[in-house]
Amino acid sequence: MVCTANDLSEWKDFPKGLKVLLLDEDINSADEIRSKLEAMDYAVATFCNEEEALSAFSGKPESFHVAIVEVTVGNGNGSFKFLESAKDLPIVMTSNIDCLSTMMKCIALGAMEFLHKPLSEDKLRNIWQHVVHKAFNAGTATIQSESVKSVEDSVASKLQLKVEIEEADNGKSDNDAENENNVPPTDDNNSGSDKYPAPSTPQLKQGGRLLDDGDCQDHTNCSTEKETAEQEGESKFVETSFAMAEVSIQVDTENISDGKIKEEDDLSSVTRAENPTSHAQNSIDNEKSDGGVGDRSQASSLRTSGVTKASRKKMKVDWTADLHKKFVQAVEQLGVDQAIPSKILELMKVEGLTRHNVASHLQKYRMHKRHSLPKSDDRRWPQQQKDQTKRSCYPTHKPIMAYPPPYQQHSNHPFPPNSSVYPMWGATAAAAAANHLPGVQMWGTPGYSPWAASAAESWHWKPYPAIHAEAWGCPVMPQPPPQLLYNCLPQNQPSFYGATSIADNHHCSMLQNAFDLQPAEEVIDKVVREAISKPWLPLPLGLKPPSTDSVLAELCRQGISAIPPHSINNGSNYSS
DNA sequence: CAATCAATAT
DNA sequence: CATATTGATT
Repeated sequence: MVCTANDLSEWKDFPKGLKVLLLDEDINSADEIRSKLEAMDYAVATFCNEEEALSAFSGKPESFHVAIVEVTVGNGNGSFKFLESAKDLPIVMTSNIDCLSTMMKCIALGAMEFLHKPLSEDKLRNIWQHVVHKAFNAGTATIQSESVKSVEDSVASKLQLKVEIEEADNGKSDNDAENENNVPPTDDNNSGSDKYPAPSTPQLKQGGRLLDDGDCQDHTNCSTEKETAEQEGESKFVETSFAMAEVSIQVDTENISDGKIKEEDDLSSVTRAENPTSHAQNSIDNEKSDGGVGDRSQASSLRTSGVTKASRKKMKVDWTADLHKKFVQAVEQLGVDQAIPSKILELMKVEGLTRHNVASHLQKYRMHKRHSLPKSDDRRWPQQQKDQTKRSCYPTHKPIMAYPPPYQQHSNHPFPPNSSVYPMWGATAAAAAANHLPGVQMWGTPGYSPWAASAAESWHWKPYPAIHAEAWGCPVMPQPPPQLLYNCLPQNQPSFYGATSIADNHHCSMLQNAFDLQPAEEVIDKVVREAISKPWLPLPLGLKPPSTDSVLAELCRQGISAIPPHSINNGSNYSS
């Protein structure tokens, strides 16, 4: 109990000042080690015999955060005595001898790791990790709530960089063994991996879904390829910097624990099975209750987990519903035509996500979009909307959370605050977020259907299992006239495609001549975009209620181009 | 350097 | 086949 999670959280420049108890009978060795430790700002208390060390520790346990104890053939028992006596202290064993059984014994007795002499700076630098682990494993038992989690996050984030650094070069020296894999199973990461919280349960959030690969994928500050970051670097651990959720340490040969590990490359499952701390997946953080803007988004779920592969591959970004939601929000906020990867990335505020990831996703997003609205236009994503009324009035300054305060209070939202509507390509979620308003439904104003496009673009997203189909439907849809509505947009259309086909093949088939609609649609579209990008403004033009026009426009987007004049009015729904 | 588009990999 | 990453272009 030398150090608690909270202590760590308040430890400014964490590793610095770490109090190290050094027990080494070899004066020279002790000296050498001590000077190295001190060079990295650790506070070292050196002892040459275990008795002293023990009494010092028992006398003032709080004076030490971690111990480095030498074990030699001769003093073996003595060292073990210390090891056994100072259970509370994370202990690193070190020795000249290279005896597997001795190593194992140490580990078995609770040593955090076993390092061979000589102890390089790199090896020594790592010892703080044990303190962290110990701290978390001890204290979290009861709490485990977010408080701890956040602490963990913050600490981990601070450390991340360093870890990366050391990881980068730890391949060189002999065996670093598993630096920290032997963490007791106590760590209960609420099985975050598969657990996704119901949208309504804010606090659970995603637990931690860690992306499989475990390393940081965003190498903005990793030293992987360039050792530039070499410097202690704790100076830079701003939010943006603590990229991934997961500190990885690990040498290629990590069989020590039990042969089973051998994950060839990234079988997350393996990892999970074997290692207690595992969290096979790494997720880019997801903020659950993000009311939209101004959140303290971050809180990535991270956890220093042991296992990771040395392979520096880039992790695969898993565009979860949440992520996508953020993405869409960002896009919408920026305004479709101004949504570029870098900006989106910023808005999303998701650490670990790279611009490329976003770009890629954007590409897909656009693709889908145009796929779904082949007809009416391509001006949706104009490269450079040359003239066309660009909504240039405002923006330049980052739209980010630019929601002027009082911009509406449609107090009456049909939907409960948490009506979880899951992300889809449409603006839906975005709108909700953009609105800050609780529900998903924005603009209660009947008739305004900003999301004309939304339905059309809904794209099936792999929803979390917990999400039911309805969620994918068109809850977001404005309330179009009943008749038409259910002609073409059944309450539960699971996906856009589905809807389309239905529409195409049946009911709506009768619709024809959409020509005259084109213009209307365009206008609508434009307005919608404006509204989206500047939610705080009064709704642009009085988009008339979802008059047939808008509905038709919507239909058009969905590929239903033909709409017989009559059918519009008459309620005769079904087939022919 | 960043955005897009095209190709390739999973 | 869909989605994500890598690579090539501009």
